[in-house]
Amino acid sequence: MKINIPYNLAEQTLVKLMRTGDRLWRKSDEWFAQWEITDNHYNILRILNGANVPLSQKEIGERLVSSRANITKLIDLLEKKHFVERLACEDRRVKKVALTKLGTKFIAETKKQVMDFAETNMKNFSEQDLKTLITLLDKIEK
Amino acid sequence: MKINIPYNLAEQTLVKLMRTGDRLWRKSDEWFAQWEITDNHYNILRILNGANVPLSQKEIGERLVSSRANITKLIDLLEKKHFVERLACEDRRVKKVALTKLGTKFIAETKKQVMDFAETNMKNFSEQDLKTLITLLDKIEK
DNA sequence: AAATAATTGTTTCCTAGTTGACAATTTCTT
DNA sequence: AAGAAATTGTCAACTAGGAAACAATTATTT
Repeated sequence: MKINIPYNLAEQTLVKLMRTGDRLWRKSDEWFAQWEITDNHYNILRILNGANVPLSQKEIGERLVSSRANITKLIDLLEKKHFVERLACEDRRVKKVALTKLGTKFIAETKKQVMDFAETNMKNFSEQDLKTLITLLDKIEK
Repeated sequence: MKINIPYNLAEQTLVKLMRTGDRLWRKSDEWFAQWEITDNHYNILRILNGANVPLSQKEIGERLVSSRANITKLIDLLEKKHFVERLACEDRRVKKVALTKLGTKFIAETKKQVMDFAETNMKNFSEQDLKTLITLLDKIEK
């Protein structure tokens, strides 16, 4: 019979964290499919709504941690759904992306559902638990 | 000036968790590329090593949370690298996957590096922090 | 001012993963 | 025992995302 030295606690934690994140991404994407968008599309709308001002695709990419190439694709879809529009800029390399009326309305109408979705997933957490989790996540090496 | 009602704490935590997980997957995959495998390939080897006995692709899939189709592909590569072999079974629908000598050697030789990688990522964590994080992750709704 | 660098978004090609149909086999029904 | 249903792995077609080359533009150097 073979004996395996177990991986250290740091490794076990890391694996668990990655798996949990993966599971949440799947669940989240599945859920956003009801509006025929992915979690990432929604996050762009959220970012634009939070900023309250049009942002360039570069700026969006920085906040989303996604490649420039992929931002182009994500915005293509959002534009096709008339949730955002690309604005010509003074710097003609740049295209600022703005929420349309429809996009703003969409965010306003779905916000509660999004929060409920989160509440459901985190329903076993006290407020202190949530704060602790955030603090711990911040400790992970960038 | 528009006012945006902020998302609730649960939502903020969920987003942070997903982003952190995503970042770690990327970092991990990048790191495993030194052996021309992905994190998921390594996880299969780890699972087989931990089980100490050949597992069917179905069983591996359950522990990895990956589709059957993808397990086939992952194992194709591991077999090409001679890290595992597919064994014929009594139930002839099933193929059990076994670590080869080379695969076992690979795990043994890289285990320390894998743990070091984890230690580095979690270097700001006390042992208590790690345990707390695991406890919190377990609270998330499956 | 002209030439060179850097920046921004897009396009093309590639990879990892999913879903759904399929073949082979085994299990369940009757 | 025969037929229907379920299981296991594979294949084909598709999707989301990344990397690198590219075009257009702007900034920097000389």
